[in-house]
Amino acid sequence: MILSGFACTYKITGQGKRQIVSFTIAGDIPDLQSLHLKVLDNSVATLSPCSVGFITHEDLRHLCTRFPRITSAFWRETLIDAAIFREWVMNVGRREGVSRTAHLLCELMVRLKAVGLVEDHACDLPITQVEFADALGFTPVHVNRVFQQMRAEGLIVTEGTRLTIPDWDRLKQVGEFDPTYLHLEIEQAAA
Amino acid sequence: MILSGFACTYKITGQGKRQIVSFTIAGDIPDLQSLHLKVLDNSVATLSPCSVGFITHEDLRHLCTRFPRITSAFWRETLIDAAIFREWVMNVGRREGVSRTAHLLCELMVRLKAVGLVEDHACDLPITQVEFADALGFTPVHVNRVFQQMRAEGLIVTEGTRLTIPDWDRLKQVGEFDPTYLHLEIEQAAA
DNA sequence: CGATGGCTTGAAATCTCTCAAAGAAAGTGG
DNA sequence: CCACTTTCTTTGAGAGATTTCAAGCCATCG
Repeated sequence: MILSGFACTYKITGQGKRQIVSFTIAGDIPDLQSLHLKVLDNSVATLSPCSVGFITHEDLRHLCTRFPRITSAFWRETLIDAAIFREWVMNVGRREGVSRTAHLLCELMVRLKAVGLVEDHACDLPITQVEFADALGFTPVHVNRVFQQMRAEGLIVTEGTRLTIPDWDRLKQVGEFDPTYLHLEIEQAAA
Repeated sequence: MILSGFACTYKITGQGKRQIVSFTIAGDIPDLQSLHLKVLDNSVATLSPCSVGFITHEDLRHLCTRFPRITSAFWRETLIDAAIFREWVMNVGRREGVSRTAHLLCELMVRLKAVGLVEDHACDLPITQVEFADALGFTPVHVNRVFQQMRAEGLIVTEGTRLTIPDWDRLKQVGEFDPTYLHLEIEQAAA
């Protein structure tokens, strides 16, 4: 479990290209699936210094058998991960440049907000353009150009790793972002 | 649960573009996630005449509480779905034309083989080029051209809805296909 | 037999990539 | 605190992949 910091899970194609398939932030358990899937089909990497906690499968199984509602809670977590993957398939498959990027930024903002890491429409996002490229299915060069365009259009403001969203509604609209798929208990009105 | 026939789950972007996020075949439960996720975040459609079975959430919950191993089995199913989504993100994000298409065809062949729907490296695939396009993140026109190229290269043979793979190893290689992510119990050597 | 859905074609427009290099920024060691 | 290295960002121009638009073909079906 990630206690603080940013990590990601990724896969590598036969040609050595990397695809980040999820970003994991505080509170996430990036490898919960290993409880029931014996063979690893993706890798985990940190994107910033992280503090992490480890829970043995044994302990998890114990918890689950003694408290069935815990099972449901964990299961639900993995189902939400799957819902996010589905959304990523759509994002990568059907949106281009600015829209695709805006969508990802919206998702990150909402998830970060849910764990208290957003203040004044801004957050610390220690993700490089190369990493965004690997998550969005672009080249780093293209991400750079997309970011420039988004800055020019006033969609984002960046200072180092700090990201500020001047107009949340507009970013949401550009990214066609609907947070339903995140299945948050408390509805996130705005970041 | 799909008993026979082909279905898919999909999402629609704000601009009305469709992205198929999974194909479901005999034995699949396309909406198992609804057991723990109250809000629907994708749609299901049939691609061919299907016979389907319905299981109420109540019955499922009953089964799960009485037989914890059933819980694990269902949970595992949803985790495999998630693993497939991850692979799709990579496929759509990092592979192009022929390779992306080959990968999808490999996945379908292996999954169909697992339920006995492949004979002599061939299967019935009632999926139109428009639907392939929506699954691969291409336009129908491009899928058509990719198919033509694959036919010309002897990677696939099509007669109506029947798909034959003349050289499985080559298709696998072109699609960089490694079935690990499908987490099949019995390893599928070849389709 | 006309209608419909699916497949195929061509040419031009777009988006995104590649390659190659230079400019910032950040971390390291003295 | 400065030089030095490394990592990250930015630029330009040409190439490549994919889309768009628009039309024609083919099979199937009522």
